[in-house]
Amino acid sequence: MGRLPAYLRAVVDLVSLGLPSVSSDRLAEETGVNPATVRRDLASLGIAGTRGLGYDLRYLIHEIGLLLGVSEDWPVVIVGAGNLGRALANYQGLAARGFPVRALLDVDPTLVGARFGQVEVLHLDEMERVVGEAGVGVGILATPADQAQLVADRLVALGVSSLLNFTEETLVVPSWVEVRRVDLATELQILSFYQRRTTGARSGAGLPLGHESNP
Amino acid sequence: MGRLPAYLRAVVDLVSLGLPSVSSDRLAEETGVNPATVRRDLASLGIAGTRGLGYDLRYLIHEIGLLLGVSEDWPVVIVGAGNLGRALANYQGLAARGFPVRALLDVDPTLVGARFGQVEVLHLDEMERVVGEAGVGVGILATPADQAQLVADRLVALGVSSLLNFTEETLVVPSWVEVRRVDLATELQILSFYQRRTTGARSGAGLPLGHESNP
DNA sequence: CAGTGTGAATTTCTTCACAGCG
DNA sequence: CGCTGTGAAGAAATTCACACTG
Repeated sequence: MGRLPAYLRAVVDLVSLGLPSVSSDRLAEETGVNPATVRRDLASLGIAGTRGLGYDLRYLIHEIGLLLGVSEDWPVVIVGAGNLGRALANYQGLAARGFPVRALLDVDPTLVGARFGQVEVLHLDEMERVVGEAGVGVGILATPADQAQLVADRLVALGVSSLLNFTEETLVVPSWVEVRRVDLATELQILSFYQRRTTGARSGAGLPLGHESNP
Repeated sequence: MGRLPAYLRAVVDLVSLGLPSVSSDRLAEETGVNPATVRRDLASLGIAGTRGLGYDLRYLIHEIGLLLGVSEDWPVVIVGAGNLGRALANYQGLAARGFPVRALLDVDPTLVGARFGQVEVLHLDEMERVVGEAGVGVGILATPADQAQLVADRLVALGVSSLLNFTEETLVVPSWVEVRRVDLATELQILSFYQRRTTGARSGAGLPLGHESNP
């Protein structure tokens, strides 16, 4: 569920403020969600609060962290050591949040052997070995679009069950594989579409625009 | 609406296949959406099809493109010329999709003056000038987290009304400003959460997991 | 007759509002 | 008495199913 990471972030912030617990109201305010929604979310996750007090922050972190798999490591490989791949490899937040980068892979011989962040660039041919040895379950695709499907197929064949796709390619994968696409241009399009709505786009009433924040 | 970019992508693909028109069924299949939803979306956008035939692809592209503002340019600035900022500046898909990068800004004197892609790194102090001159309406934040709010404030003061936030900071902005956050770790958390669901997480029935594809 | 457009049914999500607990 | 937990109401989104049309 998309709100969980937001809850976790907020809760981590709050605990670092020295607070021992948090009310649904506060957590709601912190995340921009309705308080009732917060309570229902937590309740339905099996997380109980204390009436009159709120939710214990350490317990919240523990539980949500558990749900999000933060407690264990999910080793990842990044395929494609172009600018994007290198940026991702350098991103410290990854390992910090439980996603250690086990390899940065590319086919370009001028890149193989170079280091970015903590990671050395390996040749793509090493993928099979690295994925197997490191127990990688997540693949990050930062290749040229026309290579993405190919790489995805190889990763899937190795049992990698989560793919984060930074390319423009739409991936075809078995149903047990989770794919999320991160596309800068799509994000920007959505932004500009929202923006445009404030001006005179013929609306038509019925398309769920998924906008509007707190009324 | 979040499905529009998907429609646009699919439609562009289909037209490049030489097809003249597309049925809601096909478009649905292509985007993983329900056919009725496709029809309702398009109808509510004022896009009409032809009974027995489908939707004219060129017309679809034109209309959806219009809605997404593809026809006009939305100049952007990228703040932060670290690895991520440089990767984004290098990303050709941006300009190609109507988001020309007008500036890459940083405070680091060793970076100012360097070129990445088509863009030269300017000092952050030039922001006011560039944004004004280029009519920038979108800011991309690729700064260290602790700088993000500061930069966001300055951008907002300049009238920038869309922000794409790659930092871990939660931005506080006036209501007329649209913010979207892109956070790698969050994406990965969501992925791993989905993955985990297949194993034995106590579910509790009620948390909208937003998963399940075509039934 | 293939395929749209849309009422109506259904499902899903959110929010209200309040009983009841610590 | 502050705040949870949740039934019930409401809103929104999705999907069905079918009349209708090019």
